Amino acid sequence: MNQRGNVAQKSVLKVNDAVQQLGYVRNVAAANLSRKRTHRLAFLIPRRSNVFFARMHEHIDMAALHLKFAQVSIDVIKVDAFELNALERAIQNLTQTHYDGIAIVGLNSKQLLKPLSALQARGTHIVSLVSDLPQSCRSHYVGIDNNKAGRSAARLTGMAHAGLAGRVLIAAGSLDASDHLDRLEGFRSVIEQDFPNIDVLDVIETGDQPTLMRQLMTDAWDKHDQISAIYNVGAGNEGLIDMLRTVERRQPFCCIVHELIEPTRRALEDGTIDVVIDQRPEIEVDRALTRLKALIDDTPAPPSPELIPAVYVRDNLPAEFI
Amino acid sequence: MNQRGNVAQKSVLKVNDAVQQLGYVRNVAAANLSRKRTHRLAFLIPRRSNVFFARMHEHIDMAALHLKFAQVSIDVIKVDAFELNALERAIQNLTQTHYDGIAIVGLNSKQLLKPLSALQARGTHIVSLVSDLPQSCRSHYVGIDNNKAGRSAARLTGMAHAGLAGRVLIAAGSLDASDHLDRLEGFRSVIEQDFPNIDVLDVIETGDQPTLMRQLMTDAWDKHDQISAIYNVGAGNEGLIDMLRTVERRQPFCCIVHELIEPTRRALEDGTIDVVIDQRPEIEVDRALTRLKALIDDTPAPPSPELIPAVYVRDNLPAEFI
DNA sequence: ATATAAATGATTGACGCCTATCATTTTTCT
DNA sequence: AGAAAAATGATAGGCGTCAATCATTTATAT
Repeated sequence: MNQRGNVAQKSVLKVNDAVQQLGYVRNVAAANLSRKRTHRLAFLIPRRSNVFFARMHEHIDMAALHLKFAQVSIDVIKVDAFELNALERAIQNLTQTHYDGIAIVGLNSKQLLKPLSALQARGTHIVSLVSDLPQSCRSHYVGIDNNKAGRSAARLTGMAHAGLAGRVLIAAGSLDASDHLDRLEGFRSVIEQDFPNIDVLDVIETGDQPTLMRQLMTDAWDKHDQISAIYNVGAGNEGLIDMLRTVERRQPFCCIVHELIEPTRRALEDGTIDVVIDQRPEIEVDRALTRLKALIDDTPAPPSPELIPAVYVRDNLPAEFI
Repeated sequence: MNQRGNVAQKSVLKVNDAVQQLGYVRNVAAANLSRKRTHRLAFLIPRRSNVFFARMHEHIDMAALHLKFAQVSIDVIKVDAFELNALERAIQNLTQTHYDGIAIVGLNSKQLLKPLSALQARGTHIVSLVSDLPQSCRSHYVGIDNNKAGRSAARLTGMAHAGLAGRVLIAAGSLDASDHLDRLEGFRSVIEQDFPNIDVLDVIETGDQPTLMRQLMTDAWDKHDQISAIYNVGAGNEGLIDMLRTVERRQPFCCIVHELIEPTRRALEDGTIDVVIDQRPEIEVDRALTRLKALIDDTPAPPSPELIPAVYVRDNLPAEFI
């Protein structure tokens, strides 16, 4: 059963038959105890890119506190945000320590193929988190479907027009980021198909910078009268929120952004924005953890219903932990 | 450490100190192995009330398949839907077999106090699922906040009016069910407070019966012209959907219902309804399982970020498993 | 045919922890 | 004071599994 090798074909069959007959199920806990297996895990996440990952880090620590009873140890390694080279180096460094599994907030670049394969060769299991890696390099992707997220944003925007015409301002951090692009595409396709009397203006690239966001958004708002909706697929919402607080909005109007953090929460509460689509990083972390455990234990993949981002309005915000 | 009793106070202190000093963490797996502890669990869920619980049952089975490697066995026990007496009897029956933990789709009635306490006295851990039990009888409630669900439905309904006036038809299964009532209250309070030009009509009680639903809804639709929104807090959506497919809708219009099942999914896809708020029973089941395991293992409560129901529009439906 | 290597099968301690048992000390009662 | 009881402490298996070792059979080379 443990592929020790040097076992006659007929013996293998006999064993498998017996397993079937008896309905034998291996006690994974005992197995791990015996082989002194622990679960050394690491999370590779962007450093201080935006508060979103702080939230994630926090939840990882809480989960670690709970999982230490199951011989799981978790390191969190911060990488310079969205720097391909930094990420590559970080992955190379991972080879030093022996990890049984790692979760990586990835980038989809061939440059990572080599270091990742090296890791896998050492027996490290890899899952990608939030943003995917090249498919061949990871066992599983834990994250939302960003196209769907964009599509739902469009649907809600459309609904908020109640059949009236409108004009949507769209902001993105960078058009190189695949998640931003996916959301954008999703959004556009739904508006085009189902809401022909809503105009989608050219995308404003903000680099996820609040100040730049504020500047560009103010300009755009002044330039186009009658903006009826805003959708920001990226970060930097502080700038957008600041701008919105200074202007007067007329119906129909609908502002949708991503990720629930302090400022977006406040803006939702006071009505400055209408909807926050949130990935629920806590849930994603939990998923990554169970997935990695199953991979390491060589247990069948746990059932994992699709991750659906939360749609927050001001009325269903989660309780705040102080 | 295991409260064996008959241990001198100072010895206890010495042990605790040592634990602190060494940072000792008990290996729960080894402990369970040694004491031959397995996790015998049971789920008590309503029989064929609506398809929703079939979905839940299905996921329980999948989870069981995965958890058998961790010495977890799960029984699913069906109870006549929402029959207090049947539930009481089922709980009493539970005393026969020895269960380490059970998850119960409950009813909040004092009648259950006695059988539940009896179970707890036997060392069975209890969590309530979807619908709460009397608080004193369970360690934890796994389910959504129905008031918030109702509030968000109202917010979305309001948004869909884009400032225009409207008139909302509301349906409920029964006004005795606390989840239905909670949703209703949440819905009403948001509309009253933030959408004064939307009228909320009297609640239509359908007993969650599709045929009755269709009948009453057709009547109401004919009686009140200019219905601009429908919100069904309960089940029986097939009837509502049938009705909607026969009538002509004018903008603004928005129909929101609960729970993603075959018919609601189809109706969402073809635009008959606009939003489905879904509890995600799969996630609830997972939560109940981890919670029960932690209780049985006497491990600190796992971090459990609030359950947020999914807001489905036609664009973010999960992939279908065939 | 014999020596040697490869293939295969069976056996023996751990792994970290707990329960049951046994050993020792302290207290209580007569 | 002596005996019995209670309190406390220490010890030995064993939970289900696996890796390392040892024992045996079969194939290969000389």
